[in-house]
Amino acid sequence: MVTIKDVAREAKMSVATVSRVLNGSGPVSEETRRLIREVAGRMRYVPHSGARSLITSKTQTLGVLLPDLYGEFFSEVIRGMDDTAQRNGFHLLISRAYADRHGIETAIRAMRGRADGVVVMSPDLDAESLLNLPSTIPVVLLCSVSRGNEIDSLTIQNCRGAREMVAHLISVGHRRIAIIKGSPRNYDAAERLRGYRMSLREAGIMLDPLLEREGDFTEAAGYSAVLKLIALKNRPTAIFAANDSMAIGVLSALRESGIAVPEEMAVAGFDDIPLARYMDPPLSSVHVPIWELGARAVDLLLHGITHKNDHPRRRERVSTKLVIRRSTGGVPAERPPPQTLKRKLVSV
Amino acid sequence: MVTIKDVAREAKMSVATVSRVLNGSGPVSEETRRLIREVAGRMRYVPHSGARSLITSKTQTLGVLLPDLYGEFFSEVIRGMDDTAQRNGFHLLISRAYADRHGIETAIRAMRGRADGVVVMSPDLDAESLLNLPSTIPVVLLCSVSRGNEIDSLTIQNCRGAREMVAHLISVGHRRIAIIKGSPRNYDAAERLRGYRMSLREAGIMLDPLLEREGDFTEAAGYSAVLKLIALKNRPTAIFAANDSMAIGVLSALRESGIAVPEEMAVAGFDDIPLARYMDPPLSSVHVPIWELGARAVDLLLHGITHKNDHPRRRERVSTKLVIRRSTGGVPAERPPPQTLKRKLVSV
DNA sequence: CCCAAATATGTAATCGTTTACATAGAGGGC
DNA sequence: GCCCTCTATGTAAACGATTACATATTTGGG
Repeated sequence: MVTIKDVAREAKMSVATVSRVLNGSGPVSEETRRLIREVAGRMRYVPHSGARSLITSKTQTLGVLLPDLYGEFFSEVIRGMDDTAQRNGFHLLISRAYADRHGIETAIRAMRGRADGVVVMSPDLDAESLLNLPSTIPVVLLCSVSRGNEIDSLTIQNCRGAREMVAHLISVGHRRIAIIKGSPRNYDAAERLRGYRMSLREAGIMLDPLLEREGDFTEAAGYSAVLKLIALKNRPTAIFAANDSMAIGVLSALRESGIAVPEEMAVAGFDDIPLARYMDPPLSSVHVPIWELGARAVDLLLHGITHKNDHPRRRERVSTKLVIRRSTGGVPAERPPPQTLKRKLVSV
Repeated sequence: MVTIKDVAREAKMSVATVSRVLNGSGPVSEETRRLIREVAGRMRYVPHSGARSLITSKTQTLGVLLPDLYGEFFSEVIRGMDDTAQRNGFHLLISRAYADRHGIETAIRAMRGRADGVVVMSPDLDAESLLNLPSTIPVVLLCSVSRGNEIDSLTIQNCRGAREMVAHLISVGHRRIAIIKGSPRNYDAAERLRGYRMSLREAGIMLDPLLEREGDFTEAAGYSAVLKLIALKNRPTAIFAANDSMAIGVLSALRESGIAVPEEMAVAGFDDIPLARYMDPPLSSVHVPIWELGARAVDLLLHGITHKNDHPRRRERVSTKLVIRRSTGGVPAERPPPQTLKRKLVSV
């Protein structure tokens, strides 16, 4: 591999001058500048970023710690991060990790000397244990918050989104509305449940524990929860699944049970994943701007980095939006306008 | 930040000994070992990977260059890579890049000193221009091949998969089978087209240029191609879309045109993305093991790295599998068994 | 009891950069 | 002609680790 020394020798200049030319720092005569450029180009010299970052103590890299995410969510959040990172001259070091305290600590330690900051997404962690991360580099918490104000965080407007969706169900006449919850240890799930309850209370509807079913964000959970719900003597007329995957399971179970959606049972989800519009009937959901989630997390992180982690901590939220389709009734048959679907779902 | 020197000073030992303890290299007395461990732990010392990789010239990091991929494909291929990389103690440095020669070169240059090897996925590039990548570090080409034997590559068994799908259509009685192609500059698309033609020829069916429509892997392309196809005086009875996204567009267009699938028109796709089974009717497709694609690409790269890039180059393919659902007819109503759908599509 | 081998530790070079400081020559004001 | 200020360049010290080599101590065989 050709190093800066080789270039210097070949150009009969000192490494300092070569470095200055390559970084555009310090005064260099136009003549030498041209010479060195020419030599470096001819020798195909490429600076060694590792060496550079050792001396500058800047890696121009952001660490990203993710739990085991699937599908659209994963790719879209990374897309948002990468777009923002690249625009600021940063790279992304991605690592999936167990979402427990030890896994995260290990992963963050491994980032030392590799990244200038880390985005940690760990919805399954209770806030407490994240409090004193073993880190002197900036950290942004994604989809979870720390108890104190110690760490920047970015979350989804879960509570408000859920509240609006349930309010919508109430507005089209439902009174018995079931929810399929996510894991109680999951921050997003907990907040969505809170929004559901809040909305019912606001409408003066009594909470019924029988209508709150356990779930874990999988299609299977949605499926089996439905079987329990329709066995109730006093059936709900609407089901709010805490995410779209479970809602898909719900639709599947209802179809098999011969229960018409939305006529006999309204169904709503959360996330508005791309599949939602293709379901039969198209699924009403709470839209989450995933790209924005990633982009803003990186913005937050970059802010922490430029301020050397010595800045007032922020807590931000990305806002959600209600997307009403046929599964909740009250809306004429909507069909997706294909001309606008410009995305390659799988490009290959 | 506490360095190895700080630890050495605190433990009243030399940095060499500290290093030896931390790396388990060289002989160290049990007593010193314990002491140093204790001190390092107490001081919360974390080795600086940047410095380490400078001297060892190993970054334990793999670069990944991806085009602008969406959805399941992106996340699944990264999942496969990360699983394999982590199992071998490597990290993943991910970068999306323009898939043209310049973009790739720049990106690979930026990897110098950051990664020990690079996986380059660039289906849109013609092989030629990839030939002499400016790289001394190992490179694996994903979903494209170089002309010579210069670079390791891993591709999808596109041709065979397409051939089998078309053969299936023929076997259930179709003779007029249309294809919606991908971009001609796309390697996968070209190979799928080749498989389609091969299959028809094998069955003694004349190729009809009118039945080969342009497409670009988007839903919109599938949609508009259908409009042309059904306007033909001699309509096809089956449509093979070169990927699932276009097949979804096809289904959408047929539904609007009141053409029954599969009775009046059979439809098949390629990739078998998760949506496929949820379509109405469920979409027959050619399954591509995306996780495996990522995993094996990394295996290939690691092989190149351990052999210091001085190894016979390989060309490998991941094999596809026919997945017949209702959209091609000839199969009883299949419903997805929800109990086995264990995945969180969107976990949040 | 001596010497070789094994064990434990230290010293210092090295990886490929950046950059503070030093140096040297040129130009200009007085 | 002197001194100061620029400009252009070079020297060498970092950055934080690993490791070859040197050194000192212990062990054990004869």
